Amino acid sequence: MSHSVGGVRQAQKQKTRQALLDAALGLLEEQSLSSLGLREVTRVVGIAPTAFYRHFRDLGELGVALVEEALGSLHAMVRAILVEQAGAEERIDRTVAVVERHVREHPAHVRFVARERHGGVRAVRQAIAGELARFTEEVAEVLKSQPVSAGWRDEDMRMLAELYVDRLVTTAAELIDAAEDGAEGAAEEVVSRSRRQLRLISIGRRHWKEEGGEVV
Amino acid sequence: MSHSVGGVRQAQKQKTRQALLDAALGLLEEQSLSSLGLREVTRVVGIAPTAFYRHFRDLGELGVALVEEALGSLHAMVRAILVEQAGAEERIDRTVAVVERHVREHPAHVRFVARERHGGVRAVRQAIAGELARFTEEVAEVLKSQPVSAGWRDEDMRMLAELYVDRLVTTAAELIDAAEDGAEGAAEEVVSRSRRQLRLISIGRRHWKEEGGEVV
DNA sequence: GAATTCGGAGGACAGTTGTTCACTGACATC
DNA sequence: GATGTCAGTGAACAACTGTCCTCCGAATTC
Repeated sequence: MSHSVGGVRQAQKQKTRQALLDAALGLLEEQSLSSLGLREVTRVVGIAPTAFYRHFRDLGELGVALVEEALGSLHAMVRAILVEQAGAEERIDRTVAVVERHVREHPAHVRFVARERHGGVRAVRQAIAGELARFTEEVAEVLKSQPVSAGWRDEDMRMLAELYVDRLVTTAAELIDAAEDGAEGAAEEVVSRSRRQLRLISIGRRHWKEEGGEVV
Repeated sequence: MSHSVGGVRQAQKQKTRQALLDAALGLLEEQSLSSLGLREVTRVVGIAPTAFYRHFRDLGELGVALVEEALGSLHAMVRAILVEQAGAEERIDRTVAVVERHVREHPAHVRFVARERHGGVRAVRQAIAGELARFTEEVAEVLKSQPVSAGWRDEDMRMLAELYVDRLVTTAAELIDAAEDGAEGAAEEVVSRSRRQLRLISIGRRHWKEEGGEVV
């Protein structure tokens, strides 16, 4: 597979494409996508403004690419944890720990998603919503296969999954805020609170059938 | 109180100030604050660009004013409902109904808060965070006074309040999205799901002391 | 009724923006 | 080794931005 297609050509293109994504992500730490300038990005990369069009039609398209980069890898991670055979308590701890680590390693990606989830660019909003919906569906399936979920309606399964996913996304956003506020124990407090919240949801889940399921 | 101070002068100023806020809110339906232009706003109002400075130092200051306008009235509303003596089921229904109505009556305000909560302007982010924190604290106090909360630590009280408040904010944001997507039964589905989620949290709350409280 | 305050107008400034077009030159294909 | 593809260039375009300054005139104050 040495003479596939292209070669040096495509590799170089991919490289500056990635440089554009990285530069944009950096600039987006202090502004939102709808105020980001095309020239601003190319200036950081060190290429002519017009070269941008070789890679993206506009900044919205770049934004969608960033969404995939930010959310694509997350699926496998959380899925791997949830599928483990372990007590509820341990699963919660490990999930929160993964979120914490993810925020520490990719803060710019997390901030980007939090910011543009309800941001000013429709295409990006929809991309995030779609990715998060897929994610929620995956979580719902895993939860469904657990013994505790016997007798649950698919509809209720999804509302529970959304509850979990939303909590994780919110926790990630709070960790970002805590980090930039510089308050000392802020991050630890967020983590502790998030764990207790997940625990409360887990308790509600176990007692759902007794008192919640029938009333609809 | 006829000759208070100013008179026609101050009234007129207040009027164009409000016009600026309204115009900005309108423009912000399709973009975010950090990309909003000062001239853009004054053009809609019909005044000279420089007149803007008579009311706000910059758009960030206008944004903070919008936050107060959007979130200020909300406190009393939800507080009034929570304080009612009624079954958990009924309180949930009425709370969700209030949120639903609020979104229908002030969609632009809701969208603004959702968008700028993690948006690109620090001062506005902080204003929203502060307002939401005050709100959460109020909810926590009301919840604390209910019989079910006997023996709860203040810390846990706050994490529960945050769980509730976050759920309401998320529901509001989802209702906005549902409305603009134009899908037929989307809004009803969001409301139904939100009710069940609040119910599950409420169930978890009732069983918290038995299994959650001791493990810390 | 004269003096003052102050919301707003209007011109001008230097910078910036997205997009167009014809172009170059290194790589890829045959 | 000639031919074509195509990532990146650079000049030029009209449109726009935030801010400075001077001025006007009506509401306020004394």
